[in-house]
Amino acid sequence: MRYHKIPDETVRRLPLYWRVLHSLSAKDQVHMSSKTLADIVHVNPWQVRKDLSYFGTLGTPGVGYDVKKLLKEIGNILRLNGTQKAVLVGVGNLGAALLKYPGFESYGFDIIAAFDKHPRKIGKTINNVIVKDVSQLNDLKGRDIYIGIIAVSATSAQDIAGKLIDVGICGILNFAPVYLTVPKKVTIRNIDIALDLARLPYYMPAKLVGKAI
Amino acid sequence: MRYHKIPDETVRRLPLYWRVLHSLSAKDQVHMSSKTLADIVHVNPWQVRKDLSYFGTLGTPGVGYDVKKLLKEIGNILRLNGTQKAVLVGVGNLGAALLKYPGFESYGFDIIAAFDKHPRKIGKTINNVIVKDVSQLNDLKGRDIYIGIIAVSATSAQDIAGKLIDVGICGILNFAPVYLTVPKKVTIRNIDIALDLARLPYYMPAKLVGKAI
DNA sequence: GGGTGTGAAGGGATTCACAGCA
DNA sequence: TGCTGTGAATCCCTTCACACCC
Repeated sequence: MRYHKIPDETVRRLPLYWRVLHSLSAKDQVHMSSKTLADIVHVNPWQVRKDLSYFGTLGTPGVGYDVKKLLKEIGNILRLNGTQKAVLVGVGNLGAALLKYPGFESYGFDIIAAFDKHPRKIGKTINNVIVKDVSQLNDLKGRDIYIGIIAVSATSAQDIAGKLIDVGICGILNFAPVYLTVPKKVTIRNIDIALDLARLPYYMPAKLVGKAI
Repeated sequence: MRYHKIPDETVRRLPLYWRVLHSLSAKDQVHMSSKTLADIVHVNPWQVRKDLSYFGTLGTPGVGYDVKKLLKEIGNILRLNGTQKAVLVGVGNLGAALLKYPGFESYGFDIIAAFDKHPRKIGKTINNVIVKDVSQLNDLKGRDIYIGIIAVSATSAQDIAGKLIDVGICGILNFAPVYLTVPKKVTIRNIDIALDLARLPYYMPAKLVGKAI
């Protein structure tokens, strides 16, 4: 079962594994069992082994996995080895926070350009990135940037997505609460912060919730 | 099949439906078919019908669903009717953006308190909320606040989670990239922004990605 | 005709159990 | 003995097909 169809759920967990391996590697740990990894990310050991088995024989029975080797392997699968350039559109409250967010860098992402349509935002420098007018999005063409982050309003998001695709972007992280229609070759990943909050009360004890102020 | 076990995936979609119904209701639309709703949130009509059927007979054959009635019904299920008070801990870049985030309000959430440990943050007023020192978290006791949002660093998150649970919080939206260990009665929902970005390259055309700068 | 509700079929991911190797 | 790799079983969710109702 080598490199057949990889379950999406497996792909979802790989970045978790990658991050743990990255930190273990930094601590010069050489070997690690599926149980160790599983305990840290809170899944079952056989889940880890099954996930990794899709990509070939990566471990050694009786010993475990070679941390550095596995880190590199998962990095290759996810294409996280080497820096990825990204561009951000929408430097409002959320967008500005994303520009400063340290988590992206830990996976090798580098936001090298930012755009907004509001004159009072344009020209500002945030985290070493100068905010430009959205009309200058065209300048990105041919600069080997394939990842875009959308942090504009729901009403502008579709328009911005189109513009990003025009300049060659084929992977979009979308924070706007709206479904984006894009060509098949473009991958969208949506993060809708409020949606996750909205289903929290459902899982909480009934008596506590819903007491209006 | 009435009120048996509701699939988690169904619960995940309900807030989507709720938001659409909310906006249709504001436009005074009276009826709506499963297809209309399905097209907007981009799922199949039978998926919508199956989801709703878990909660009883909500529609009328030949007509569709009564928008206002369905809105109220889903609101009851998710417990979104009435305002929910919430508290935020960690007023860094991300936390400050969350304090100003308009999306929470549209689901009836109201962040009524914010805390940070850095003296230069304490005392600031953001979006009408005064930032207090984390040591004052105890003041929340008995104030009918059950939802907490954690936007602190990975190293502090577990500690903050414990403190929130001590003052009665039983639902936590966690933005820190770490697994939180909590009592069974407490519900955690994790949002790890970088994780979603990290699996974007996997789904993108291989040739484009990984060209180091 | 138009549209809902639902048992049954189908598909995908998790879990199990164990063979096999260091 | 310790730990991986993996077919088989199980579970959960999606999809289908159609009975039934306005």
